[in-house]
Formats: sequence, C-alpha cells, structure tokens
Amino acid sequence: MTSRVERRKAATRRKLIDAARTLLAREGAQQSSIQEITEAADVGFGSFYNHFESKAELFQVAIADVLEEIGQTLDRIRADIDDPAEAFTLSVRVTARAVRANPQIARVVDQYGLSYLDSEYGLAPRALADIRAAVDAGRFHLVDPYLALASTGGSLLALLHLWLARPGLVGDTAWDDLAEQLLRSFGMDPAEARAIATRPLPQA
Amino acid sequence: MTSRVERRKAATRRKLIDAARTLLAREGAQQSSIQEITEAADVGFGSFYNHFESKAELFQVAIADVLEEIGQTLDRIRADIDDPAEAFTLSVRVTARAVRANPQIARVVDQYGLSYLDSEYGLAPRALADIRAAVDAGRFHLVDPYLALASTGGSLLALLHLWLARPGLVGDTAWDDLAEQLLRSFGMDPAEARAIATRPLPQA
DNA sequence: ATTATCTATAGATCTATAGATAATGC
DNA sequence: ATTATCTATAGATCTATAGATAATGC
Repeated sequence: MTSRVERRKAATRRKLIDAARTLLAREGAQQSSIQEITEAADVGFGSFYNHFESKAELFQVAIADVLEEIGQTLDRIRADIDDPAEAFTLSVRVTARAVRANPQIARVVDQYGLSYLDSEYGLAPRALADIRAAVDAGRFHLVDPYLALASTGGSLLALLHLWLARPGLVGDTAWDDLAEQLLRSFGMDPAEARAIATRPLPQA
Repeated sequence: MTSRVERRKAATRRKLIDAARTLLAREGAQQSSIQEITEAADVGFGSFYNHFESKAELFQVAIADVLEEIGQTLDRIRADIDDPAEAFTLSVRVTARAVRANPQIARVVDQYGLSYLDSEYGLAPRALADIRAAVDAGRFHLVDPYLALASTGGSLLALLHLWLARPGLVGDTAWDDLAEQLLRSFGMDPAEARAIATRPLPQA
C-alpha cells in the first residue's frame, strides 16, 4: 500500500537526495549547512530530520544513489552478454560514457569513486565478478583479481579526473584505448583486445 | 639572515603543518576546527592567523608538503639513473614503499592524491616527464602520455586504497607486479619489463 | 623597540528540537 | 485523528580580531 502520505514523504526524501547530489558535484560539499541543503531542495528546514539524522548520512545515501544509478544502467546493458570479458569491456566503456554525458555524475564519481572501490555495492563488485568469471572462463590470464580491479577502477577514475581538470588533454579515443590496454594487460591477445574494445555499443 | 625570531616563527609554522598532516590522515579533516588544529600543534589559537588565512589554506599547504616529501625522496634516489624507463619504474616502486612504510603519508595520499594528478608539483609532473623521455628514447611505445599517466597514478592510488581498506586483499608482490604490468602496457618487451621491475632497489 | 605568540571574547554561524500548521485517512 | 512538513529559536559551536604578554634585537 503506497498512500498519498507515503508518496509525499518519498518525494521529500528524493528532493533532499537530489539537492545533495547537486551539492556533492561542487567541491567541499560536506561543508554546506543543512539550511543550504533544505533550501536547494525547496523543503522546510525541519523536514531534514524526518529523513536523515545528519548531513553525513544524507551525503552517504546520495553518493550510493549515484553509483547505483550507473550500476543499474550497466546491468540493463549487459543483460544478454555471455562472455564475461565482453561484459567487463562493455562496462568500462559504458561507465566512461555515462560520466562524460552527465557532469553531475562525473564530478561525484571523481571525488568519491575511489572510496567505493572496496564497497559491496556500486561498480567495484560488478567489475570484480566479471574479472573472476573471465579468469575462470580462460579469457583473462592474471594472478591477482584485486590488482586487476585496482588497475581498472584506478585508471578510469584518474582519466576522468584529468578530463574534468583539463578537458583538452584527454582525447575522445582515450577511454576506449584504456579499455583495450586493460584487456591486453589482463593477458588477452592484442588483436582480440582491439576487436572487443572497438565493438559498436548497444543503444542506451 | 635567519634570526632566532625567524626560526621561532618557522617552527610554529611547521608545528601547524605537522598537526594538519596528522589530522588529514583521519577522515573528514576539513571539519576539524581551528581550535583543534592549534591544540594538536600545541600553539596558541591566535597564532594560526599569523601564518594562514584559513583552514583551507593550511590544509592545501600540508598536502603539498606530503607530496613534496615523497618527490624529494624520488629525486634523490633517481639522481644517477640515465634510462627514463628505469627511472619511471623505480619511482613507482619507491612511491609504493614510501606509502607502505608511513601510515600517515599513506592516508593523505589515499584521500587527496587523485586531486593532484593534474598539478604542477608533486609526483604527477615527474611521472609525466619520465614517460615522455622514455617515449623519446624509444623505450616506451605509446600514443598518449596522459593516458599513461592516468594508468600509472590511478592504479597505484587504487591499489593503495584497497590495501588501506582491506590489508589482507593486497599481497606483498602486488606493487612490483603493478609496475611490471604498466611497463608491458607501455609497449615494453615482457622479459625486459620483468627484469626492470624486479631489479634490487637502492638503499633509501 | 619590535615582532610573534597567546588569551579572551564579540558576533556570526549552525545544529537540533519544540510546537504550530497543513495534508491526508477514515 | 494521524502524520509529515514547516517556522522559530535556544544553545552550542566556530571564526576572526583586539589587546595583553613574552621573546628577541639593538
């Protein structure tokens, strides 16, 4: 049963999360006051405490919200792909496109992504599962899946950061080139790495 | 002329920077009050304003201080190495050891390192110079030096983060393995990559 | 005499809550 | 009648500065 009261409550909560996402895209968001947040959300000051116990809690939820949004997109796009190496590659390339297409998401991922590399939700566990499956399937030949996870997440985040800080330095092809380079360093044949990393993307 | 007054002033400044470094190693350091900082530094509250205009300024200086400390170590160690590919590899491996040996430095680099990937000082410009020199010398074969910089800095930071968050997941060899993997993805022959990445380190 | 450090505090936030108001359910 | 939202505010910070104190230079 989702009554009008419940829907109104959910709407207020969403407004707060969306405002938090907007603020998180700026630098030093943690310093914004609760008043700034509720004003940005166009919600009464006291309503904040109906939903969250503290700023920190709201911001945590808002970051998770961003990461889950990308994660959902990935799950949809990879639904009918069998080869884990392809699923992995597609995930990297689609994530790159998702952040490039949305400045808010880009800035949140840039600032907080690294902290979620060891998280149970978001993008890291999906990437780790792909890597392990690809190793089991004989598609990747590597010793340490966590090293592979670090290479993948770290270089993607670093490229994102460079691109945000100095857009001119990062060419359009760099993102797919990175995917290809990762495949090669995971022991894949160069020709096949190139083939997979340049495959046309499904329509989002 | 460095009078006693000047030395005393410099000492107070250093105490503030060291206190800031300690706080930066915790999470949410930006939220510590100036009073906390001056207490940690064992310095009168008002002295803060003799040296810095704001918390943000002090923290910026303190982060730069950490990065320059590593940078100086690198410059010393690489002083008599001619091959830029070797200098690069040595830098990666020594940086890894520097952060592993010092938890404070590790935590500061973990939290703020990515932001300095596009900075003019610290480690990034040194890495970029090495990469370019190695390309010019025909040691690396790669198209985009910034992609190489992102791979290097990003995967190193990501590995550091994983290691801090879940020490058990990251084996002792992962760091040198990463250096070797980077060399291979920069177009170096696998055998030579291995040789360079396993070379004994000079005594620090 | 000069200059940095220190103590004390005014004024400006900012958080958390209490109580009033508005919206919905029955 | 119930429950969420909103407004107003008490109390707790926190910053920035003024003026006193201490250390050094000459």
